Amino acid sequence: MRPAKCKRMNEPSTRNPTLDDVAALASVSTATVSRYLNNPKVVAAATAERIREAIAQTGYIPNMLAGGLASSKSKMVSVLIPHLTDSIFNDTIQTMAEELAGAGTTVMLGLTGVAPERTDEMILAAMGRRVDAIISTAPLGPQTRELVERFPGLFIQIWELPEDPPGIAVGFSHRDVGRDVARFLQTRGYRRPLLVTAEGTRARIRSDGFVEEWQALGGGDVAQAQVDIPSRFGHARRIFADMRRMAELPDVVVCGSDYLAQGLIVEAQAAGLRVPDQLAVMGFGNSALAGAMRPTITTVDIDGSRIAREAIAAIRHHATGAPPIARSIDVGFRLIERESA
Amino acid sequence: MRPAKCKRMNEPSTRNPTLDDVAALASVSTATVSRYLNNPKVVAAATAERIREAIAQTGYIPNMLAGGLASSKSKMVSVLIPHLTDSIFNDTIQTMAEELAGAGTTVMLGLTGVAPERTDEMILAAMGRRVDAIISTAPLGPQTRELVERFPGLFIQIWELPEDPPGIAVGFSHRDVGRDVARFLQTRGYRRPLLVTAEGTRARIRSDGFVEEWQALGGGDVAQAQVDIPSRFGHARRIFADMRRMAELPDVVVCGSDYLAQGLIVEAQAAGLRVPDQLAVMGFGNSALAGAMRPTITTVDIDGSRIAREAIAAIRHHATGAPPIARSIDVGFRLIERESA
DNA sequence: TGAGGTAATGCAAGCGCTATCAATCACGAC
DNA sequence: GTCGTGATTGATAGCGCTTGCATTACCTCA
Repeated sequence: MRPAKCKRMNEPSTRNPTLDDVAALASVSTATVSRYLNNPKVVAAATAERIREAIAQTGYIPNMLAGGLASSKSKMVSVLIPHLTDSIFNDTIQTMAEELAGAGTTVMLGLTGVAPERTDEMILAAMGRRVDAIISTAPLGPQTRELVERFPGLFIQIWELPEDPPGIAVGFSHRDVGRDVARFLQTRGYRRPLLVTAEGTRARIRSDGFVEEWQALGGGDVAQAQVDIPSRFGHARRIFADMRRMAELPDVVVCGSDYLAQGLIVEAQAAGLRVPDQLAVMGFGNSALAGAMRPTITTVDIDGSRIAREAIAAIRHHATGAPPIARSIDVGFRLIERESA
Repeated sequence: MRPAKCKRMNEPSTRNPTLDDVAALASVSTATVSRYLNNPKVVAAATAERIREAIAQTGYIPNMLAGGLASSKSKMVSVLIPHLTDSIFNDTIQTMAEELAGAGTTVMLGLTGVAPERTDEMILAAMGRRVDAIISTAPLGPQTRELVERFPGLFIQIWELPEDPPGIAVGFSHRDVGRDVARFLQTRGYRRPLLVTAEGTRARIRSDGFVEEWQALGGGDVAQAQVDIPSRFGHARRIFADMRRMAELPDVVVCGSDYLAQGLIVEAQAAGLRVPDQLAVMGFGNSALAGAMRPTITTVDIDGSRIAREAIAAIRHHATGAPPIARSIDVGFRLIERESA
C-alpha cells in the first residue's frame, strides 16, 4: 500500500513531495521549512528565498493532516445547521466560509436535520477531526450539552442567546423579536393575529414573546398554527385553506419565514384578497425576495453576516489564548416596515 | 504545550483518551482496537464487547487527523461552489452532506466566488487536507486543470459535462437545455425572445444552444441581456426597465434562474402586463418558488439530488480501487410546462 | 499424532509534520 | 581578546493512528 521510497532518485517520484524533499532541495532542515511555512518572518531572507524556490520546484503541498496532528490545531471549523435549501442561515455560512478561507481555515459542513441525535453525531465527527471551533445553530439537549462540555475548542452557539451557553453565544433575543412585532402590529391597528410557526425552540420563543406582549398591551387571544420544518412555500397553501375555515379570519398573519409569508401572499391574492388591506402578512428573516416581491414584505432583518463576523472574531480571540471577552454577543435585529403589513 | 502524560493514574487525566488508553483498558493491543473501529467483523465477539465497554468508559473519540495521516484517507470530500445564498446547487450539497455523513465522511465547503484564482486556492486547500474527492461546479481554466491533474483522489465535475473532464463528470448538457427551450417556445408560438443570462460558461452554452436551435427552426434574431453573478431578484428591476426601452418588446423572456424569472414576473405585473399573455417568462432550476408562485413558473428541472447521489456512487466505486465505469454521467433535465410561458 | 488451515491478535515501523531544546554565528561592548 | 546577546538554524522526540508481517491458538483431516 505504501509507495516505495526512492530516496536517491533525482527524478521526482510519483509520491507526493514532503517537507523532507523541500528541505533537502533547499539545503536546510525540515524545521526551518516548517517555520517558513508557519511564521515566515523568523527565517532569514536568503533562506526563505531558497525555500520558496524549492517549494515551487517540487510542487510541494503541505499535508495538513500531519500538521494538525502534530500541532493539535486543525484549522477547521465545524458549522452545524439544520438544512441548506432556502435556509435562513445561508448568509452566515457564506460569510463564515469566505472570511475563514482568507485565513487558511476551512468550514466543515454539518447538517443536523430535525432529529436531535444527528446533532450529537455531527459534534462527535467535528471533535474527531479536532476542529478549532464548533459553530452551531442547534439548540442543545442535555446529552449534547454534556458532549460539548468535553470539547476542547471553542463552542459558539449562533442565532440565539441562551441563558447559560456552553462556550459563547452570538445572536439576538427571539423573545424581543416577538415582543417588538406584537407592539408594531398593534400600533398599526391589527386586532386578530395568526401566528404561523415551524416547530423548534427559537420559533416558540418568538411566539411566546409575541403573545406575552400582545396581551400585555390589551390584545385578545392569539391564534396559532404549526408548519413542518423546514418552513417552505408548499405549506402556505394548506395554511391558507385552514385559515379560511376559521370562524373569524385573521387580519394579519405572522409567519416564521419570508418564504412562508410570500407563499401566503400569493395564495391570498389568488383568492382575491387584497394584501395588506384585507389580509396583512409579516415575514421573518429579510431574505432577498422580501424586498423584491409586490407587495414588498414587512419583516425582521437579522444581519447574518455580522453573526459570522462576530463568531470569527471570537475564534481569533480564543486562538490567542486570552479568556473570552463576553459570553454573549447580541447583534440585535431590525423590524423592516414595508408594504405587506 | 503538550499536556503532561500521567500513565499510571487511575483518574482520567485532562488529556483526551487515545487508542492506547482504550487498548490498555480492554487488555488488547492498539492494533485490535483500530481493527474494531474500522472493520468490526474481524475481531472476536468477546473482544469486541470488551473494547466497546472500554470506549464507553473512557469516552474515547478517534482522532481522525491521526487516522487520516496513517491511512492517507481523510474521509473528507471538498465541495466547490461559487456561493451559497439562493444557490441552485444547494440541493446537491444538501444531499451530498446528508448521504456522506451516514458513511462517516464530511463535506468541506469551498466557496470559489467569481474570481477563478479562488478556485485554485480552494483546490490547494482540499489537496492539503488530503480529501478523498473534490466535487466542483467551477469550470476549469488551464492552470487549475494542471493542478487537478496532480490530485491523487477523485475529481468530479458536476452540473456540466465537458468534453474531456479531468476525472469524471456528472451533469447534463447545457446546450441541449438551450435547444429544447428554443424548440418549446417556438412551438408555443413565441416570436421575439429575450435571453437574460448571468455571465459564466454554462449560461453561455445554454444561450448558444438556444440561438442555434432557434435560428435553425427559422426564428429570427435573439435579443440578449446580461446580469451579474449571482443572478438575483434585484436585477429584475433593471432588466425590466431596460426592456421597456427596446424598440419592440419581447414576447418571452428566458431567464438564467427562477429567482430572476420571479422578479421579472413581479415587475411585469406591477407594470400592468398580464403574464404570460402580454409577456411570458421562463425560468431555470425549478426552485421551490417556481411551483408556488402565481403564475407558476415554466422552467427546467435539474435533479440536483441525483447529481449528488451519482457523485457519491462514483466516490464509493473509486474507493474500491476499481477503474471508473464511466467518465461522464448524464442525469438529463426536464422541461416543466407551467403557467408563465 | 502431526501436517495444514484459518481465525484472532500482537509487534513495531512508519504517516509528515511541529515544537522543544541546544548549537552556532555574527557583533559589539567591556 | 572575551563574553553576553539576539538572530538563525539543526537535531529529534513525539502527535495518535494504520497495517504488513509474525505469532499464537484452535480446528480439521489424513
